Amino acid sequence: MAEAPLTISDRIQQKLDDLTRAERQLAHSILENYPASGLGPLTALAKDAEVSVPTVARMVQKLGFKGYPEFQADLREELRAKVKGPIAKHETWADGAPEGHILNRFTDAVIDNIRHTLGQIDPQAFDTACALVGDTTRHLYIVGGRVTHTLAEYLFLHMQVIRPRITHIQSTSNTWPHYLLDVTQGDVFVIYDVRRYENNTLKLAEMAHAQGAKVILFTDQWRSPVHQLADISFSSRIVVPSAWDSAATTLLLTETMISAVQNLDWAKTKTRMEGLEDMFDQTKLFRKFT
Amino acid sequence: MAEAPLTISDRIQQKLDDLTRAERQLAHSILENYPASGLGPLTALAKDAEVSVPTVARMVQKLGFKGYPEFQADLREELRAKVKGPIAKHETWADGAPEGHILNRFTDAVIDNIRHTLGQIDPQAFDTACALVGDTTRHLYIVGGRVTHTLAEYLFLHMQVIRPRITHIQSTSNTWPHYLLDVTQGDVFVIYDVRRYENNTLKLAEMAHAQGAKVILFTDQWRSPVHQLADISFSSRIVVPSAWDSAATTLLLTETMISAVQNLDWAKTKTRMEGLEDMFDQTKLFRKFT
DNA sequence: AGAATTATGAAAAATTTATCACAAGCCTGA
DNA sequence: TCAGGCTTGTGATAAATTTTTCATAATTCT
Repeated sequence: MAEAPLTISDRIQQKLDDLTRAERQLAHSILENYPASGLGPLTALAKDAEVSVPTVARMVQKLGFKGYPEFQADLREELRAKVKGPIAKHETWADGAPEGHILNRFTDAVIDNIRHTLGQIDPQAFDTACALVGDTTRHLYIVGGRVTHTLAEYLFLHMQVIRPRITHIQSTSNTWPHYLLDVTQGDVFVIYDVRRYENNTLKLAEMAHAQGAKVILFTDQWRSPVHQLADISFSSRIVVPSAWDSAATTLLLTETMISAVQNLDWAKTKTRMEGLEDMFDQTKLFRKFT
Repeated sequence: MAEAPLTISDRIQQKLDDLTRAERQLAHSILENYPASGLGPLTALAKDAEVSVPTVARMVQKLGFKGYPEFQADLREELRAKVKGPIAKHETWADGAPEGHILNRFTDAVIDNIRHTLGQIDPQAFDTACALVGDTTRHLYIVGGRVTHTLAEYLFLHMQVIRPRITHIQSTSNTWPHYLLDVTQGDVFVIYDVRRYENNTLKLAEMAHAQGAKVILFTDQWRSPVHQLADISFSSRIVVPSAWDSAATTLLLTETMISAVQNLDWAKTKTRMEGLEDMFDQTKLFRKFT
């Protein structure tokens, strides 16, 4: 039994008949551009609606609020809930699980992370990054740290099918300086660095940058120090009800990038994929199609 | 050339680097539920962000406003303009990206996958699986294939902190039969197997099963053949607008499992985590916390 | 039409809220 | 380790906003 949310807008319209002339005038002014007008100072609202100041105070009390500040607080709360969107609205995800079950709590958090992250992404920067990553005239280096190397490898595995000239570097290994020997101006580094930012990764990024490489960074909302020298960075929200952070959003961005890059030159990608299929067939690694 | 309206959110992110620690903390708090938080009184915002009142005043000045009221006025104006605009915009994830931009299409698909997947999960089976995975009397084997070994390793990395007696097996390697020598009745296998189901993985699962091991399977909606002998399986929807499948939902389930298992014996997990922290401190692998 | 009732707005009082000046705290680099 | 600069919070002060009071205007009812 979901109780009606009953927005303030609803409440105003419901009470509209019980209001006096000046109050109705005010009510319409509030609804005119809702909810922005109601969030300003009482004085401004009164002037805007061409009614007196006490009229406003009286009306919000008629609506059941203790005073104007409380009215505003409710309005803000409503806005907050609205921005979260219908998707994130505390519906339970796993049917039959108690409301507080970790499945529901965790999923809530991840969806929220996705929403925040995507809201802050600059699509143009994303497109630029994809163009860089898809540019086969540049060598592509993919770098991950202790935990993030799993993401880096995921990107690497797919990029391998899309384009040649890729190297996967684990910054935790001691061997990475060797790779930097061959870096030339214009090469591209995709670097993953999230909380517990790693000194190795920063050093690597600095050296790559010094050699004129482009740096694309996937980090978290607090931003790895690498971002200061990165040409493009994407920061994901990673907070979840757990002792660790979530990589789900970062993976989402990574997969989106894979999808975008594969489409830059789809003909070529397709050819390479078919070649790979043939080789797989020969190795009998996979089961025949189901 | 339609010049960017440059929202306050944008301005904050642009200036993020010029801000101090407390100011950044505040900035994140504002962005957290934007724009609602910024429309309340300065005092409330300060308390919410856990910074002092003047910090707020200073930051809005850094952003180029004369004072907090002017900042609020701009916010309200922005809200007013946004509400006037097309309502349907709420369905787009990345603001400012065309409706059909890959960022929006891909995210749509992933959210949809999550919803479907969670809707079909049996919470009890999930809890049972977590109990098995957290049971240290059983040896835990984590198995991944060509692509999924990245997920397997992600689980492995975290489980390593939570409990002892774990082995990570890559089914694509030739060495896995060796591991099976030591498998005993009641040991647990977490197996990842998604489309392009791998023969190696199936063989491995069969042998493990034959030796009396419990099998927990992460697969996709079409289900790997392993599921016939699995004790518990979870199938994720993995379809996205791409030539490849998405691992995001599977990762979500994996992370949820990590979170659930760590809580089964939180005291022990915490001790192990602290031990790990100490060792990290000694290796100077990570930067000091900011 | 006139009295009673209710609505309205000007202005003052009370409260909250924002700004300012200053000192304590905290890094950084010598 | 200490000095210097920068950051941060505390308390005082000023500004603003909200609430209350009260006189007047509008409306309603008999």
